Amino acid sequence: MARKKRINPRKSPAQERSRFTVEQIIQAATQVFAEWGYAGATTNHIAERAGVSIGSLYQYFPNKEAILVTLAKRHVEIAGNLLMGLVAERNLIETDLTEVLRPFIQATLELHTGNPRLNYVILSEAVWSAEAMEQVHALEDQFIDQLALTLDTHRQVSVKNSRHAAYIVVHAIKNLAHEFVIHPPAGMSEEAFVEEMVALVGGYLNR
Amino acid sequence: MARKKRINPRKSPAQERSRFTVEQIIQAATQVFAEWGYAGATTNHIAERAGVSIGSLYQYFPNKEAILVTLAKRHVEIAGNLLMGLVAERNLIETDLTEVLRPFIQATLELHTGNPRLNYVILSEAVWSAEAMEQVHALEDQFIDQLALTLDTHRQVSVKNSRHAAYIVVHAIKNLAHEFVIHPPAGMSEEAFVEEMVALVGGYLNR
Amino acid sequence: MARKKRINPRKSPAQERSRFTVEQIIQAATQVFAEWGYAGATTNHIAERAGVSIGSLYQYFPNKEAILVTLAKRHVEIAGNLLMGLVAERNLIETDLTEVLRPFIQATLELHTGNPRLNYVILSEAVWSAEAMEQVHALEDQFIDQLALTLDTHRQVSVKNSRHAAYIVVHAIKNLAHEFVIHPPAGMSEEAFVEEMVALVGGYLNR
Amino acid sequence: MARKKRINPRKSPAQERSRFTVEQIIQAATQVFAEWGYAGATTNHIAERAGVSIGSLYQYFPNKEAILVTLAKRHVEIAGNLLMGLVAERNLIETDLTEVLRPFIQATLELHTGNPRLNYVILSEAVWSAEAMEQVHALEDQFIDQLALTLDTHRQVSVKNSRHAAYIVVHAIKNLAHEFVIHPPAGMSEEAFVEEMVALVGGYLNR
DNA sequence: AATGAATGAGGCTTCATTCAT
DNA sequence: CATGAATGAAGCCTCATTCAT
Repeated sequence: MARKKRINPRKSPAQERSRFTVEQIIQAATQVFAEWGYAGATTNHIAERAGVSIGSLYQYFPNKEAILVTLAKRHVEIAGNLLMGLVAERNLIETDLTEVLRPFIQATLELHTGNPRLNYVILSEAVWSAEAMEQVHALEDQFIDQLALTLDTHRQVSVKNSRHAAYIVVHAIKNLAHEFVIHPPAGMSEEAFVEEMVALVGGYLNR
Repeated sequence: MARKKRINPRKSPAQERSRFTVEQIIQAATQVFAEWGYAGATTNHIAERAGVSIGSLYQYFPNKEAILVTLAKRHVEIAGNLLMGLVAERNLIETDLTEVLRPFIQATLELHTGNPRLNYVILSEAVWSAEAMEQVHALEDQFIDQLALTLDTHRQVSVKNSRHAAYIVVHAIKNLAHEFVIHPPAGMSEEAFVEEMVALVGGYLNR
Repeated sequence: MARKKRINPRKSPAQERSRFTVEQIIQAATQVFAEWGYAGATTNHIAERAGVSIGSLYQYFPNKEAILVTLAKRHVEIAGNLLMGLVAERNLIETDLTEVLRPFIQATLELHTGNPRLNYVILSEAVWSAEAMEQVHALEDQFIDQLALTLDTHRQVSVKNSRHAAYIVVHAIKNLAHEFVIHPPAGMSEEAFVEEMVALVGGYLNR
Repeated sequence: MARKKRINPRKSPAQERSRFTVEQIIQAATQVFAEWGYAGATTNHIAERAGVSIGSLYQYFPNKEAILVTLAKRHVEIAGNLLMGLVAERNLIETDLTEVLRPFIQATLELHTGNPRLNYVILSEAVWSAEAMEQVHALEDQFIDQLALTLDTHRQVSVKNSRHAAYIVVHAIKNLAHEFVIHPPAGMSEEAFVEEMVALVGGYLNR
């Protein structure tokens, strides 16, 4: 009776066929959530778009939220890998801080530009359950920790508390990129926005 | 399907009694939305909490969204007035930039701390209709414009495009305060957060 | 999340109109449960038969089980009143024991004959929740207590423990009547059955 | 709609392996029905508990009901054999009636005590199809017939119609034992219950 | 014989909204 | 203006059963 809401996938697909099914569902969900928002999306719609019966959907996901959580975790992971890759692929000690920041900010912006509505849904619209949030935040925290380490090593960076700084940097970039994509301000180009962001974050790190 | 959704209050309360009713509804909605979120809140629940019949609620608000829009506009207005007041009440030319920023950021943070869940709902959870968004953004834009004017006059501020800068500043502060309140990071006090924000925005404006 | 299952009516009808609605639902449920059994009955079917929208049904009953519980309590009450009335309406001291038992057994049999399927559903098919069962059993226990008192006063009755005897008598009559109606044995008339029952219970009480 | 429901096992297991499979399913079903009730039990759950695929389950049982019917018949058979054995194993003519009844009643009670929930499910909760009922009742009738013969021979028994008496005796004992186990009355021990039953049935048979 | 992925009808229930009183 | 009973579309989800492998 007091059944706690599960948000993790119900069972992992064992056979080839079912792995395909799950992938179809995820792809369909990506589109449907982006088009209709979380509340507007229906599980039946997702199943239909996936070309799969509603029963199959519920074979792998215990409820609607679990689908979004899977999407969210996947996106956070992809984004994290992409961004950490960006940082890792150049010699930070040698590179000018601005030169590290610009591609970083651009990439973040592009991540949101790619499917802004989906990011919107993931970031804000969904009513995250406590557990789901924890899972996504754990990934985010991991990323912040890694960035903090990186900041410590850069000669141009002078901050008292690198973890605090990483927190500020990550969320400033994420949230402003999000804001920019969702409510594009009149009269500011993408390039201009990136430059302002570089100035904002660059000035903060290199005091 | 295409029936355009009204989001403005249905009629303005003319008599004393009805003004009271509307106020009751708004107060109740503030609580209920904050407690249950937008989707979780029901109009019946709001009416009940307001001590008003559901019929009366619909006498003044055409639908659920309109109630939230009313709340949102009110909150944006209150916030705007408060923050503009803060800026206006001191002689900016004379005051050190940091001394202007700190109370500004603190106030923003407090606005979110006061009723974080409601702000969360207003800012993100609600599925804003295009028109509703426009209305709220118009108020936000107004505020940004005023801030841009202020920035132009401060001697310590040196930005190429003051409207761009105002946009960045407003949204950086708003979104980071929001983030901080909603997902408080472990190991960063409110004071520390404010100082980081002052550094972030101060460094940006005073290049 | 851990919402406990309610089985009591959701709200009592205040106005005349709604009292009628509730009555319609109960009447319809009586028929539908009797015709289709508990599992086979659907709330939509009940609402339709009641000439009422499904929403109205759920305004007064939180779920399907609650409807049956209401029926069950009503039936137990009616049966209890009828049977206690039977006992009360004659001077037990004067009457021969058999003369008290026969109408009592006949009435019980008729109660089950009247709507055997509904009794079946109420008595056995429904998956009684613990709380629902308690409520119905409380009424049954009340009846047993009263019967025990009556047994104590009858001169022809000689039992060691009148409450035990009342338990045996009530359930023997109830269950055998139930059995007889649900699975009528070949070659035994209703009259014959009643006489056998009189012999069974009479012999037990008057040892 | 009118597709007649099969309730007999789909095919008899010929090979050793399949006989084992069927046995596993039956054991699992016994547990699952007892734990969850008929409606609450799912075929998938039974298959899983049996360590067998759902497909295999449907290889041997055409539907959920058929599983329960198989259980029911098995239990009626076991019970019948046990009880008839009890009657047969002593010389009835010589034995005092009470001495026959007591172990008989005790055994019936124990049969129900053993797995009360399963008996509950079998006896009442399941929505018996007409055919299924017939099958179970045929076994019950057989038993009643045998008991009637026995009653005819006992010197202490004096009943007009021994088949009627057997019907009453069997169902009185069965239903009261069932009742006692399912809704144990406060303040009556198992021993006390047996004695009351002995008095009830003994008084009836030995008028 | 066994597997288990897939199916989909249909049940229960919610809740924004209307409208007769 | 207020009331609150009534509405019903529509969503989520279950689970018995099938069938390709």
